[in-house]
Amino acid sequence: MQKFLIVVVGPTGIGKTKTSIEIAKHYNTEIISADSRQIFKELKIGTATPTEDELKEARHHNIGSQSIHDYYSAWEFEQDALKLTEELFKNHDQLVLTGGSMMYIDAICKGIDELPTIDQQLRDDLKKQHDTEGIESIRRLLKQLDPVFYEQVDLMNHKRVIHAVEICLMTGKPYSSLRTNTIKKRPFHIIKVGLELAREEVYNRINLRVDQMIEMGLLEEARQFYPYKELNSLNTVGYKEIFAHFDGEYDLDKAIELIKRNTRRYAKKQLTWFKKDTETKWFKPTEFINIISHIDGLILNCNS
RNA sequence: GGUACCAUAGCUCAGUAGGUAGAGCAAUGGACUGAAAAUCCAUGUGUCCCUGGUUCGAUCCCAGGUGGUACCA
Repeated sequence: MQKFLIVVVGPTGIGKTKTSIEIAKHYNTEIISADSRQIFKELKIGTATPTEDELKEARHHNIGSQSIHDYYSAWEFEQDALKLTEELFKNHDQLVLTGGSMMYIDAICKGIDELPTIDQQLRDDLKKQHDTEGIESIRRLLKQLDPVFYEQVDLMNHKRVIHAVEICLMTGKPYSSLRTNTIKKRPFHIIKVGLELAREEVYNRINLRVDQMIEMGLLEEARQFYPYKELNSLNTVGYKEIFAHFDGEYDLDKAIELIKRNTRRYAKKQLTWFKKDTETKWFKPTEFINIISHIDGLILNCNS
């Protein structure tokens, strides 16, 4: 029997949770979340984690499975999620993968290259060098260590430049020589479904949802984690703006406005990324019947 | 009802000694291989309220209208 991973993508707030639960129920299967923030058990309100009721409707994986204090990245996600599919495909022919984290989706569908995890000391050292001596000194290092990648990289993007240097120093090889540019073969078919609405409608839903988060107690939730605001897991829309508000940078209204704006920008960025993938078939979140018939059509096609 | 001031980008406003205009914010387009809700790049979108007049030419000057604000009744 052929196996199918049904991937549900779309901008934040469009209703991926609801739709993926419906799909999971229809195929009597389970859901793997590809969300780089819902994966942290502490972050609930600000990440719009599925509710208790929703979690009961269909079994979810990778939600709340990590702590904000853990190191976690797309690489860990690829490993974890692949293991999960292996396990779950024993009892299911279809699985649902859903989430808004673009790179996490790609990590499963296409795979990312095997590279060492960066030593924390090295990371700290390079960051310090960047902060004190400037990006130019890191660029010079990269030019020396990996002239090929130096030509390709966005030199304005310090994270990319630093990371490339990190890899070179960790492996003793040029980063570019480790980039295989290949798509990993997976033991299952991938069906991609995108959810979309008119831009204005997406934005309205986001604005509304942010107000709801505030009502639900986002401030109190954020206050709990304020001491850890430097953690990468908390460099997250909805929290960082409130931390800045706690720091006295601006009032609460301004913070809420910024959360809305930054969430809108995030949604726009997701659309840019997801729209590039021509394999994705797009639907409105309400077109459940069409979504199922599209998926069924592809499954039938593969099985015959 | 009268007087004064205002009307320019989605918003707040600047400006043109008359030659069809520009800032901030918002917005839009894009990049992306272990921080990805991260990080980075690019872009001005316009009946200059309406109708006449003066002028080679009006968003700008003049008249009237409309709408807004303030003050006086």
